[in-house]
Amino acid sequence: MATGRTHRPATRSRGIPEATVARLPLYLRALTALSERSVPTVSSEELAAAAGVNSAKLRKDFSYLGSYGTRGVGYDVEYLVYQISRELGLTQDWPVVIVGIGNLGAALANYGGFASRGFRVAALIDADPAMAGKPVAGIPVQHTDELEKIISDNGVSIGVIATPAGAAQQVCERLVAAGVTSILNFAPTVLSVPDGVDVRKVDLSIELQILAFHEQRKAGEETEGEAAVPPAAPTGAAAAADGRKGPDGDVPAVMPA
Amino acid sequence: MATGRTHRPATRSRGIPEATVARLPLYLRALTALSERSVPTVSSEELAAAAGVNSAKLRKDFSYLGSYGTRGVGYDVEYLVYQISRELGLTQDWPVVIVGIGNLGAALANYGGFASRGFRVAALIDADPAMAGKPVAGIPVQHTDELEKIISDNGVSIGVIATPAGAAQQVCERLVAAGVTSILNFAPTVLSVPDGVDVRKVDLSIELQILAFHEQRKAGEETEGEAAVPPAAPTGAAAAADGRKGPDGDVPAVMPA
DNA sequence: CGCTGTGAACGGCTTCACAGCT
DNA sequence: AGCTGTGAAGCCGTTCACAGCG
Repeated sequence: MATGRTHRPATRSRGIPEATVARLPLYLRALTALSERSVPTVSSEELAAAAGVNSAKLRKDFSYLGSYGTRGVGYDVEYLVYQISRELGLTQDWPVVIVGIGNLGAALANYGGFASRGFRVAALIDADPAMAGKPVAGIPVQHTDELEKIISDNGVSIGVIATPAGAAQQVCERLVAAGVTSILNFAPTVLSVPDGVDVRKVDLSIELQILAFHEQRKAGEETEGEAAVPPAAPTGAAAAADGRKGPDGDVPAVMPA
Repeated sequence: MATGRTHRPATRSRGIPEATVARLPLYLRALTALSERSVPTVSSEELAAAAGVNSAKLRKDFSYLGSYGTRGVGYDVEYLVYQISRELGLTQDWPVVIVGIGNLGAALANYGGFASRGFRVAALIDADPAMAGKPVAGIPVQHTDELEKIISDNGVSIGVIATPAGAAQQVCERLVAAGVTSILNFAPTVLSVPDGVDVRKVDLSIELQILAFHEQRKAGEETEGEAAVPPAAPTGAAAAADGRKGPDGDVPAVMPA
């Protein structure tokens, strides 16, 4: 079947839209900050500002969780923190393993944000025998051979892949076979997983490329002209005769300056 | 203005939908792999599989760029690599600075995926004087005091923030004031930026929380039919029935172990 | 009165299915 | 015949604007 994203279109979720789920952690963070300052209640307007969204969206998001606000007043901070935590499943402890302890894996192991939210790094795993036993972030690195045992002994259902691209799919398969059903993938590859397994990917270079796209447009906005550069001649058989379309004919050359 | 996300709903882009832009890097990667294997052409079906999307989506995405395929044949790999690279602005060199050289910043500096795609790490910046001069990934770390000079000397328009959350907003403001107009933020904070500045955020703990949400639902699914929650949001009347709204101890700890 | 909760309108993205070119 | 390119339909998420409750 397909690769990458494993949403769940079939299983009638429970009514909470994916887009809303993705914002709950944001609200939770803002609420936690308020909680630490002992603020008792917030209005949707204030909380929305703190979370960087607009208030209508926030109210609609919360409406999927239930009626947790008080009209004329706002939301009770502590109560909402609890409800969102519960909804996200953060009232329980999630053991995670990190596979691939290079620069990035080590950074992840050291990242404080995990531990603070119910995630516990149960093990660090690397294929390099020389790494075995070496402590990273206070946790000894274990060899890949132990992967299956570690997963099952610790009841791990969430795995983080921080290996090179070439190793990722194989690691993924071993994780899944051992019982992992959620994967956070930092390797720049598309992972194939069976149904029922969720994959989220974080790809640093993709993010930069998206920024570059917008950046380019900004730059072009003032100057713009940007001729259609002659492409590196298609080596393919079919395209031999140049007659390419590109910024001719039906293509809307450039934006309205 | 608002915070966080700085799309651009106003500026009549150039017709390429944001969702499409976000996938172009994915296609580019798949195409690059094909190119390295000297594959001359691909069909939308094959390429879509390699990129982990469906073929109709891919064809529609490409249609925004122009008519780059050949009916009955497919797409010329080399040609498409060039076109997408150009569209993304990767035919030029983008100097970036990384601010905050902790574990994560160092990992980013070492990350090969940047250099390979037209991004050049122009400088590493950290607030810790003890770091100054120390080479990370072969590049000497410079002190924050130099930030403005570095940005302007190198014509940097893209900045990466990998500082602790507390420092991020201030660093952001200095970057923007110095001329940076695109920011990739790894700090777990909502950044406020003026119009015209793009921010993308990568938040590790948010990704895990989203996975935890789905993971929790999976667990509840097998255990039983899960509490009979109304599929849609409860209306005012229904809310009264399950007596929520009590910040005091009577909160029902649903959650099948 | 103030602020939440939400139906309804809107806009963007995805999917379908087939016309049209090679 | 094969595969791209695209109108049209459907779906999902966002925004609006106001009813409803405290």
